[in-house]
Amino acid sequence: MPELPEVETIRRGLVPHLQGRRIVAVIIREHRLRWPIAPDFETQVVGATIETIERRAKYLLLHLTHGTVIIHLGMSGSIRVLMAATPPQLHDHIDLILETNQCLRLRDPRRFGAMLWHTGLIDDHSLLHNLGPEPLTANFNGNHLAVAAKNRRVAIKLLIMDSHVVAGVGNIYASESLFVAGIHPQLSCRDVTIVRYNQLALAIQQVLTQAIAQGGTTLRDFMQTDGQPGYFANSLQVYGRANMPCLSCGNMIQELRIGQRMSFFCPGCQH
DNA sequence: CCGGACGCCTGTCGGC
DNA sequence: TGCCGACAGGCGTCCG
Repeated sequence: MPELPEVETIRRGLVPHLQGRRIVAVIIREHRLRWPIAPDFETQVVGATIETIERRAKYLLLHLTHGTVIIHLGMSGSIRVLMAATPPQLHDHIDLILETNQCLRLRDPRRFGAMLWHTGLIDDHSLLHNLGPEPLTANFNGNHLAVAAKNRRVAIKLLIMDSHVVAGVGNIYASESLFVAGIHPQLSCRDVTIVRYNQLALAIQQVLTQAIAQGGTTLRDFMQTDGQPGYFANSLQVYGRANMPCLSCGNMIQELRIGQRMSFFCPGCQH
């Protein structure tokens, strides 16, 4: 479900509830997520204090005193902060109960998400070790994309969705960024000029920044931690708008399957 | 190394 | 109304 802006929105919503709080208990109702919950997870986490809450790509990182809880929401995961006594509902798999009698509750119907325990440097974790740069930092730019495209010929949309190239760009924001940059999603990455890579990097940054400012995109069930939807859905230019007129030129938005994922683009604006 | 396909799961929606 | 297939915001793994 969530891409970078949604995870960042969740992170910001969690900070005031979690930062500096001690975890006093853990309830695991379902161990079978993308990877099984580690047998010693509860032992490691109970009694520890959440010092900082960070995001890397689409991973949420709860930094405890002596290790890190790595959370990934997969396609259908969601997190809420509730009173610990709130009765769990279907697919509410894990509670981290805080000293405040609140709990961080993970729900994930499809169980593509994960909650992992890691000690040591976070970049040493195998899931994070080979990630590309954060798109909203200075070391991400058009030149980085151009270098990553060397010796590759995949569709440009797949290149920017590759987390080893740039972290956190998923299906929605890939389509939206390519629209802003005026690039056809199926264009081979080897045929994108450096000028256009610069435009694309800026487009990715612009789209993600605006999406974060609007609290992410709610298509069906994404909720901010306060229960509010994200409002960027109102700003989508192409995603989910097949056979509707382009808001810029009036041509009909088209959809196309690229790498098993639906892609949306404007044939008038993107080449 | 690269690119493409697959599988992991449940819920929802559209068509018949 | 019910059934069935297609599809969904991700991503590691496997194969050629």
